[in-house]
Amino acid sequence: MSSVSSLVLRNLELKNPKLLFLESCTTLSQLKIVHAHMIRTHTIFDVFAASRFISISIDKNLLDYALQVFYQIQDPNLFIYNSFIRGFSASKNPDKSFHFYVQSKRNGVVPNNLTYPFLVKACAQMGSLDTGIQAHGQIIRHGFDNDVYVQNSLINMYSTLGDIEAATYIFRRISCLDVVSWTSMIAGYNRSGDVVSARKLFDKMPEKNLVTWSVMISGYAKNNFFDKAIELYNLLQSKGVQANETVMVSVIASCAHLGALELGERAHDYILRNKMTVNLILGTALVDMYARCGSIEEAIRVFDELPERDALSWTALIAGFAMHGYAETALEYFSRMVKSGLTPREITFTAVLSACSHGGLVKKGLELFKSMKRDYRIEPRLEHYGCMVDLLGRAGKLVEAEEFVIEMPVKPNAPIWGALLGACRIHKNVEIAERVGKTLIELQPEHSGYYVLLSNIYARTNKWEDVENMRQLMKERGVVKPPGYTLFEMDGKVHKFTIGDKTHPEIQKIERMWEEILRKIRLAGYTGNTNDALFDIDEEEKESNIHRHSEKLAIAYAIMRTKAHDSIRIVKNLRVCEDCHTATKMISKVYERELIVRDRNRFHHFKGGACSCMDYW
DNA sequence: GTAGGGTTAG
Repeated sequence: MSSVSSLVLRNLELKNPKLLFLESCTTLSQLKIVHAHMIRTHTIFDVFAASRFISISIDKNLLDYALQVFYQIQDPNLFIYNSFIRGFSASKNPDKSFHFYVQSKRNGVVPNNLTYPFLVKACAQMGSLDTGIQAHGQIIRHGFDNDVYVQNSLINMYSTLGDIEAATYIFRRISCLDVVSWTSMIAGYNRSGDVVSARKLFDKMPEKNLVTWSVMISGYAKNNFFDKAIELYNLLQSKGVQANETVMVSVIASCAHLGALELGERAHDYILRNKMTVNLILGTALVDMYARCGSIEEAIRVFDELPERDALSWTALIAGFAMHGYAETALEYFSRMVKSGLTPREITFTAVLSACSHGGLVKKGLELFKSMKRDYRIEPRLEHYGCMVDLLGRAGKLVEAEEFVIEMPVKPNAPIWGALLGACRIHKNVEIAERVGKTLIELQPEHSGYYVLLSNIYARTNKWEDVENMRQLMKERGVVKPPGYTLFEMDGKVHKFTIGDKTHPEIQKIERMWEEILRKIRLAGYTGNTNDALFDIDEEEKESNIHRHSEKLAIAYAIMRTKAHDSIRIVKNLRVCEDCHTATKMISKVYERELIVRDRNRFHHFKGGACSCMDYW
């Protein structure tokens, strides 16, 4: 606001104390009372009074009311237009910011430097690069392209809309870079997935604030570098800087994905010790973290204590139940959520449908799938079709599952066919598997998982020649299987094991421990199952290799390091193989321990020689 | 006036 108009407004307030009154209004009804009183007492309600009303109601996110006032005045000034451009820039209708801008120019109002940051933000929010480029053109035409606020918002706009080169170009020609310029550029690189460039800038920048740290930590987390996110958070801690809620959300989310319960608990403790508010977002992150780290009881406790809940916080818990195979509980919470008056979202259905498929509740799943569209007008997306294929396939209805895929109204993608192929593996159906496997390998020839899956099906049905053919095909095409690893957390340190790992400092002790375990479980009737060993030809070599699977090394280490009968939690990046699954069941019986294994898809609770997945995974 | 946070099938 120019100093002249603010002076006018100040004078107006002195003549009209009701305007001062407005500032203390916090609700729509209070605003309305003052408004009505002004009309009744014939108090002047000119454009300055209106500005006051509009800017206050926009600050309180009462956009509709601001619009009502807007329509009652004659010649809106720049302040009013700017308020609307700002108000709509983060709303669901960011295009209205642009409409107000166009209208202001049509009415002969000249924009100022305060107009553009929000107009640019609106373009980013709209997701329209064309509009963004138009806005940039206007900025140049009006000579604001050297205003650092405007430049910073352009960096954000371009990087949000996928044009990282344009963002970099703006950044390079800013003459007085401030902390927001650096931070926006770092956020931009992170958005484009380039965490290396982001980190380079982060290390280079002269002075960082907490937002900068937050951007870099969440950048790592969003790009699946969860260990890097934790590492950077530890660096922040070592500098003695206090984190805030926003930082902790990324930290908690990273612990969730790493399955690092101890680290997560420690972070939770830090949140409570520093008296941070466990708001909706942080609370949901905590629920998700406990569920993903295998502590579903704690997830429920945090959930129960949340001051407010939305569809996402319920969904985090429901998805947790689904992951653990507690289908009935997931459904119970789903109906409780609906009863509490919340409308389920797309992702809520993904969670309940996956609960049904893990729990083998075919009828209920089909019912929910129908109800989605009928009762909630949610058009099923690929994820939902995927759950249905899994639901039918897992239950052994392979023919129906294949028909479902062929008849679905959306073009099936690779994961849909993958779900069908997974079902063929469980039910040893080579015929459908070959058809589906070939479709998949054509669809994604670079994806190793499908070669492995098909090959494992051949191995399960003793078609060794076909196994060898798959191996050749992968070799010819240069497809590499991503290395499997298993994580085990102890005393706040995450130990990572890979197949045939020789790098762990205690590897010799671990191998001796595994030999001992093997002796004991063999006595109890375990015989090596080598079906899933893709690259091995003769039985002997196969057996020695699967006995170095990362999961087994991690379990051996965990047994070494923990007290007798303590339960053991480990996290894998791939699916658990058949032999490891059998061996772990035996270990749970022989050592009388509960083993909680999180694999790529779900949790396995091993206890007394059985697994909660009922051997379907 | 500009920068940061939760959920997503197999």
